[in-house]
Amino acid sequence: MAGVSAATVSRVFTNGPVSADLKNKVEAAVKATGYRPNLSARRLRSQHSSTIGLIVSDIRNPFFTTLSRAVEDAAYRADMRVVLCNTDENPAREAMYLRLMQEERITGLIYAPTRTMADKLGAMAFDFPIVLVDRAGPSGSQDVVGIDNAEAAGLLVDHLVAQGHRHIVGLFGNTSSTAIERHDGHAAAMARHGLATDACFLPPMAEAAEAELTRRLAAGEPPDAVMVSNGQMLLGLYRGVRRAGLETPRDIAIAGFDNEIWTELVESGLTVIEQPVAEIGRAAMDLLFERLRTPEMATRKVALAGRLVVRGSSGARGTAREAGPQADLGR
Amino acid sequence: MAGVSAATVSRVFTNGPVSADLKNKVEAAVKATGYRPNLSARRLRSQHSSTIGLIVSDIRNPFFTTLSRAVEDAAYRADMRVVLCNTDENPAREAMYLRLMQEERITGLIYAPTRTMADKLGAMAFDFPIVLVDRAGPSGSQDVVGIDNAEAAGLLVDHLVAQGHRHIVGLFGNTSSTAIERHDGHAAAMARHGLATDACFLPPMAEAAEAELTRRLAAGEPPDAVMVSNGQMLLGLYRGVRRAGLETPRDIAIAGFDNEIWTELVESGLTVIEQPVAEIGRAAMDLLFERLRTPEMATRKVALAGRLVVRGSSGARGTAREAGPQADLGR
DNA sequence: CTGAAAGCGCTTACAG
DNA sequence: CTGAAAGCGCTTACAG
Repeated sequence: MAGVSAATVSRVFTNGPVSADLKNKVEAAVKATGYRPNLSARRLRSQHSSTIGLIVSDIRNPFFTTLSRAVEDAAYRADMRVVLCNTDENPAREAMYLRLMQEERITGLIYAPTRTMADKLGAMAFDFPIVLVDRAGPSGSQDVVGIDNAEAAGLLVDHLVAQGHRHIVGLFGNTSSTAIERHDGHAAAMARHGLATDACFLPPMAEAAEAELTRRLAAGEPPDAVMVSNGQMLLGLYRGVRRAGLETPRDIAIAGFDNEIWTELVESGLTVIEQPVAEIGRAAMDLLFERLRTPEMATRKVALAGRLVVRGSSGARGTAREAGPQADLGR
Repeated sequence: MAGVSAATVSRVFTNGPVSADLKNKVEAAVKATGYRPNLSARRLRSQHSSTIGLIVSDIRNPFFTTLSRAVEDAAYRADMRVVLCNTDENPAREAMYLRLMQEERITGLIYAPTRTMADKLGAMAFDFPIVLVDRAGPSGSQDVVGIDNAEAAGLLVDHLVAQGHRHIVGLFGNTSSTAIERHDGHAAAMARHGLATDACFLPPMAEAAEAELTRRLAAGEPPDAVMVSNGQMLLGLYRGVRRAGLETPRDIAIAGFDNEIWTELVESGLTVIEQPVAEIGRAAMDLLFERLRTPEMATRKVALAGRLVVRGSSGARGTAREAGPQADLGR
């Protein structure tokens, strides 16, 4: 319709060398017809998909929500699409989505694997690079971006001990390497303080954490403090405390990971480790692009710092709620 | 490698008619080579993309987070992918993503447009059906799924009036048709009660709502109650109330839309309209599939019911916090 | 049931 | 700068 060859139209759309004259003709025809190039055809022919895969356990978890937004923004800036998958911590779904990624011929993958899959990843062959986020595989086997989990858990323990707590129970998720690292950090810090460790692994869900707290309260004396390894479990823990009619930190101190919005709004606030989630997403994309440029580069582990946010819930036992530090509403 | 034609391999992958013998050979070869079909090629040749587009303003808004999860689950069940886009309420980004959707040759689109784009949609031609969610275009021009916004806003007003409030300020977003409908419902209900209307439109963000409340408090007497049109604004409103050192409902009553997790955890809870978000997502997918089956079907508007969740924040003025209904932690 | 052949809509050497 | 031709990896009538 523009009276030019398909090759010329293609050059107009890919900013190839075209005379101004023909370019105008093509653009006029494009406007008139509403023509849009077919991305499937382009991908097939050009052999690059300009697509980033993102596999997380559940987009409704605020950590992954924020992460996905950061990944999408970075992809948008690089003129790439992202295909997002939720696995619900189900290894079978993960395997399925990994296959899908191969069928999509994605450029690269950002992935928060379960422990089960993380262990198998090394034995699989993929045609694209993978950067793990939040959760690592066997040491050194994959690029990873996250925080220093053991250190962060230690910060929490140190803080609770400084507030006078001695019996500090740790509840940790049972599906991710991250929860193990946090457990180990908890155990190491307790040992450093000469305190006995009391911890267990649970499904990383609110219900499980609430049930475990309830069980322990029914069994006897409440511990001085309880800390948990993610935002979902912190929610369950908080609900359990309230349902038991206890008050923090008067009757029990609590703390956990993930500075979710509600943690600062509730009573005098909940003490948490804040992760630089958006930065983790950006760093993962950066690392992915670097890996694409330099495939032979040695495997990297990027650990950003977690930040301890002290609020009322972790104060000394016997302290009234009002005596805790005020929730910080000013950020 | 299996000693068969490409056509036969294709038939194995698409469950076409193949003898058990050849099927086994192909499957053995697939296992040995790790072969995966190329989706771009398949889409190009078969002329269907099996892809659903989803365009929302910001995935970090819990409404859209939950919506996207419901859409993805439904897509997964239908063996389709979804491509997700965030527009930040920016019409230029919306236009860009609509172009992308055409280039992807998506099967259908689920879309929460700004008012600006919703008005233009009728004049544009797309090769795929569109179902709007949460926000409608000009009446009858597009399929829509959402709640009855005017009715829901009326529920909130009726409830506040029943609690003895008279001067009920309404703060509404200024980018969506939804906020307009909620405004109109507010105005109509106030009129029904013989009360003067006091409302304004703001950017649908926490900061804007907080600033507006602060401005009004500085200007004179606080109103009896303030209601807002979404979760972000409710957050800003709540922060503003706390920052002003006020207590709900003693000094001021507040209420709003979206039953976000923190609204039930805060003090004695915030009164809200709960939207059946996951159901909205499923209904939108159902409507999309129906439209694909019956393109000539008359345009539909599906309105699900919003549910009034009464909590402490909307009680009578002068009531102490503790006198409000207890927050419901039991769901 | 099976294979040879055509063709989806692009991009990319290649020649001019 | 421009076009004719080949080909990316599939699927799908068509014949057998």
